[in-house]
Amino acid sequence: MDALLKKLRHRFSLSADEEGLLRGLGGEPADFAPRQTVVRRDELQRFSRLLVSGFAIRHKEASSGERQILEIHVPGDFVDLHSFPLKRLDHDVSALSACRFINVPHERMTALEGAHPRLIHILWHMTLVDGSIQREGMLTLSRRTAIARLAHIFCELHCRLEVVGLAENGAFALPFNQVDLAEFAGITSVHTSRMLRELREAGLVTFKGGEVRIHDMKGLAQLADFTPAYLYLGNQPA
Amino acid sequence: MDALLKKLRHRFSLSADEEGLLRGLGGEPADFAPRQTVVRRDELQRFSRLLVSGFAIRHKEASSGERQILEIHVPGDFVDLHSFPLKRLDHDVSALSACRFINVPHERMTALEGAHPRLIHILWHMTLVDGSIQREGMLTLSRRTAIARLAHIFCELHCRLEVVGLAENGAFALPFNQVDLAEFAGITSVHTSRMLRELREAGLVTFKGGEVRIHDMKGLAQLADFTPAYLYLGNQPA
DNA sequence: CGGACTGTTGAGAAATTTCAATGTTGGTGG
DNA sequence: CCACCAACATTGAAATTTCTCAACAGTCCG
Repeated sequence: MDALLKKLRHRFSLSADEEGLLRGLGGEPADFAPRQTVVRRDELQRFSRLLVSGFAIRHKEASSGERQILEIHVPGDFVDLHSFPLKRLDHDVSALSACRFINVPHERMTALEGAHPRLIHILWHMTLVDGSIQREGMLTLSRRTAIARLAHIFCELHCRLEVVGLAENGAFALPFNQVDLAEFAGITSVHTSRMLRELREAGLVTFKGGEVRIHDMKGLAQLADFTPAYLYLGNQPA
Repeated sequence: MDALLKKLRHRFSLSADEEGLLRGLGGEPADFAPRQTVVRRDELQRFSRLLVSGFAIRHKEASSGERQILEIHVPGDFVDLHSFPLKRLDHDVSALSACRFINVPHERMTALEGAHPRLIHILWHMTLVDGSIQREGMLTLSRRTAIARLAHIFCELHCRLEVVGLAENGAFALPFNQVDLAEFAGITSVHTSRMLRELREAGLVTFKGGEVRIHDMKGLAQLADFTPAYLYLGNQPA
């Protein structure tokens, strides 16, 4: 919950009242084991889940059975806030590592709709930032080479984790194996292995044992064609 | 405006009051010539634009200068409804053909926030359907072959245009050239040309002179791996 | 110690791109 | 009415990136 507020403070100025209301949204905590499915597509949802620890993914698969990871969620992210208006999702959400979520009942958000429109506005905003991240993902998947895709993933995650205090000196935990990374980058795992080697040998990043260490941020960002504007982290006018 | 309501009626039941309020949102109309930029990324927005006639696109480019079309908008779509919460966009919006928009001032939506939360909920929902379409786009760009990408584009547009009464018997106008189509499918224009020929020779679709004719809907949908659930067109519980 | 999962490497195959040339169309001005 | 031009589409052949298949190595854990 603190991670959420940390992130939001990058975007909005929140009154003590508003922070209180946001904290008050949280209901039951729920724990999931690694690889467990958290939300199944097409199923009716009665609450949305705020990720408080661990990493979760949204993913979708083609009829061939190939899976595409659409977005990685880090603590402070609502993994399925969009299930509040949409009611059912078009994709699955899974825990990647052990995850703890806080469930926010949709009726509490409904109560907010009349009473605290600014908070609803902020929730809406959050869902749109996910959209923006996914649009950047489209660009990555279609217009960047395999090595740039991996570089871009590392840059983005570094940025997003830093905001919530989970990255230091360009290093952060990432509980992925190379198959996961491949499913996110839209390439095969063997090609991922080769490209990770190139990144390592170029002195840009190392990814080993679920940990990423960025050695040359500037070089990596350049290779990745990474510009963080799409993350909407600068403070905005309310 | 009627196109918008037509589309919304597929998703929600609207009272006469609510339809009236939605109609009342519309302000100035604005016309754009083919290829003109409608919204430039990073610029502050004071209103959102509802497309009433013509086709518009959202697009983004990589530093290499290669452009990716993220979504095609058809009449009845709000092309930048997300600029209401986000204030500035992460991508550009352009007219593809001659387009007419209705500008909806953000202050009118703000007024709705306290007074008519259900309408805000519906607007929020609309932005999330765009998100869903873009997620399907990610799957298309990463996991489908060039020919399936084109097939998928035709299937989706057919569906979306039918809802607003702009497709009949599997035929509809699409003011694209092969370069545009290639920039949407994430492939080169020469490969697009070759794959269009294959689609034609397989008796599935023809695309000629800005018009699409689907000859074998079932076969096309199968090749495309197209399932329209992600368009959220079925009527939903309020 | 054995087994399961994960990562690495090599070699050939496939899809798509690139480059370059040619064809087609529709409009415009002489 | 024709000649020409620009934009768009098509085709061929070679190059490139990524994939596939297959083998093998490393590591963790019971």
